[in-house]
Amino acid sequence: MATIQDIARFSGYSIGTVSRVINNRADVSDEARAKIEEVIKEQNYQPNSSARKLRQSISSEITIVVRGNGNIFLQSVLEIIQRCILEHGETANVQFVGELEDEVSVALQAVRQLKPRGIIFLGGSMDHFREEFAEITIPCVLITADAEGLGFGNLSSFTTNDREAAAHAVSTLIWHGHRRIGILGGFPESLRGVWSDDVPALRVLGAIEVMEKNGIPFDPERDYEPCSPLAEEGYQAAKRLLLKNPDLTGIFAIKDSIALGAIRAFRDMGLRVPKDISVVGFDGVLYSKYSVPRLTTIQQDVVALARKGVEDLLMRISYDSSAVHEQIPYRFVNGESVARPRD
Amino acid sequence: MATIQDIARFSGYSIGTVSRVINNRADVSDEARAKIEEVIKEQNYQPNSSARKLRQSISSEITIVVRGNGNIFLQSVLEIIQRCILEHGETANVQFVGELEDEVSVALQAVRQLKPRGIIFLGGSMDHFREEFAEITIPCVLITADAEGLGFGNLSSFTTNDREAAAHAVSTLIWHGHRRIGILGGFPESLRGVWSDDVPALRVLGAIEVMEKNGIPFDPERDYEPCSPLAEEGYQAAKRLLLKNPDLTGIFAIKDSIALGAIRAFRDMGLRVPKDISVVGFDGVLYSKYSVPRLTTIQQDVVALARKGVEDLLMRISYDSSAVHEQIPYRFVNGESVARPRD
DNA sequence: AACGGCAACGTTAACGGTAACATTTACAGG
DNA sequence: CCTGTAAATGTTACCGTTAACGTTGCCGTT
Repeated sequence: MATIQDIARFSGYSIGTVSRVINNRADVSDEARAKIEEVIKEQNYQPNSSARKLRQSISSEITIVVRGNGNIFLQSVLEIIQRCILEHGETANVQFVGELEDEVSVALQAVRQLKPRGIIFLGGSMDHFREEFAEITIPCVLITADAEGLGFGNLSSFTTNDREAAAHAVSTLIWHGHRRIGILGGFPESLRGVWSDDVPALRVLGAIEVMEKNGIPFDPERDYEPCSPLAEEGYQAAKRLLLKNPDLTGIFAIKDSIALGAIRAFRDMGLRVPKDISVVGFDGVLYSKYSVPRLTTIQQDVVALARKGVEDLLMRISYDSSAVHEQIPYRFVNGESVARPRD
Repeated sequence: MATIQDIARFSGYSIGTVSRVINNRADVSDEARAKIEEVIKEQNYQPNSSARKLRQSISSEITIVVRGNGNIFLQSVLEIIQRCILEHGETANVQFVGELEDEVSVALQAVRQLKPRGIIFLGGSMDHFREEFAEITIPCVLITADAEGLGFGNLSSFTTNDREAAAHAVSTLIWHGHRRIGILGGFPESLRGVWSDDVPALRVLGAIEVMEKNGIPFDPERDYEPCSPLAEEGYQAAKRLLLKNPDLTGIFAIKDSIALGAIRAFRDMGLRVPKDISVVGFDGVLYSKYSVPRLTTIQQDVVALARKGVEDLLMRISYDSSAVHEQIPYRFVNGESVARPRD
């Protein structure tokens, strides 16, 4: 591999001039620039990024921190983000957050080791790790969770209005005539308090709110079953929920993966969806369009979430404008999994 | 951030000794080691990886090159690989291969810039890029494609026996009594020649072989429809295939994503699966267990593929043993998408 | 002719580590 | 008491880049 010194030798100029050419500085004669660029191409030279990082104590990369164990939805967003970053001529580096770690400490480690110019958080929430996050000073973006309430000047966020969209989803059930509605997903604590960036809790609360507004009784003991966002968990939780309360006619699952698992569970229990029981999901994952029955769900605009997130980050890296918090419109997808309640 | 010099100053030893402690060398007194380690902890010092890389012209990282636009299957393997690498105390860096790039040039760029100690290729094939690949001298592993025939000394491979498994899948259809069988997936060229690491072609050929062996006629014009590995493509291709040849009673889709799209298409055409038409998939993606009907498919052992791949790579990095090519047993999953043919 | 200014380029000291080499110290053996 | 040896530690030359600074040579002024 050629180094900057080789380029200098071969081109007959000094490494200083070569460096200037590489970094696109003005004070180089056209002649020198042409010659040096020729040699660079000829030698197929690529600057050593370690040396660059060491010297500038910054890299040209963007780090993406993903919390997504088996989360199809986030993986699809990740892919779009990657492509989008590439389109802008930047390079990204993905760090997955393990079961036992938290996203902020993963990010902190990345900051120290990789010196990225910006960080994109995908999924997860920062609220628990306020002090640690404060150590991160480079521009950050949180996608799929709202960071407005956290008050970090360097953290933008792009999100779907989870509370409103969840209400929308449940109101479809209500509109169809359902009055015994169950909720699947989130944590046992999700019914209690709520931080602004706790997405599962927001969806659960949005659902409960619209039920209350419509005078529909909701008993946390009988009408709610928390579960992690995996099809298998959704499958199990759906069975538990219906065992607790066989009267339910409509189900709101806070994630499509849970909804799809639930549909399977209901079928295995001998119930037809939507004839015997209706199901609404949330996310609009790729497969929800091909499931049997097609899933009625809230489709998040993953392309806009990803694209706006990336663009905001790159903007703020270049011009250090201030952080923004934007809600991206969602789309209600009318599938085949909701019908009038039985009886 | 503290540097090695700070540690040296604070501890009263020279940077040389500090470096020795960091790198766990023997020739340091216990006293010095204790003192230095104390200061390191106190200052919460982490060696600058760029400087390290620059000096040693090597990194401590493993690069993962993924070809997987919307490929759920590979994404699940990727996750396991990541976790596995982490378990071994190593760190990984993921590079996605874009639409227009090829995996080898992405890898080559990574080698130049990131200086990884090893590369894991996930999906994709090397055969087209033999000369370029030859430039890569560090240990590599190819997962989900067989590199045995390529003859690279530094490239191990772990794969399912795609040809045999595809034959197995199709033989299930035959066993149920199907004699008019269609194939979905792969490229138009897949019917012609085949390189050892061209997975779609291997599956198509394996399927055709078992049909021939059983005296079942196969007309490429009427019984085959190539398509890319996305549910939407599978959906469209399935419709085209059945339009060309409405007599088909059994379908082999070379990927589950295609199979699931196809099932949806058949339903939309008024056909019941499996009563009117049977479908077998390949991969065993997470969702195939929850689809309606549950998909009959070949389940690849993703955990073994990932784990063995990672372990082989780390082994070869440490002890430079020679490359191996191993086939991981698959499992036939009897779902609900295959039945006796109609009539 | 002397000078200032400027464009173009060369030089060199970092950046934070590592490893080869040099030095010091302690102790054993003659 | 001197010497040899080995262990423990210090010193320093790099690794490839960048950026601050220094050096040229040329031009236009006075």
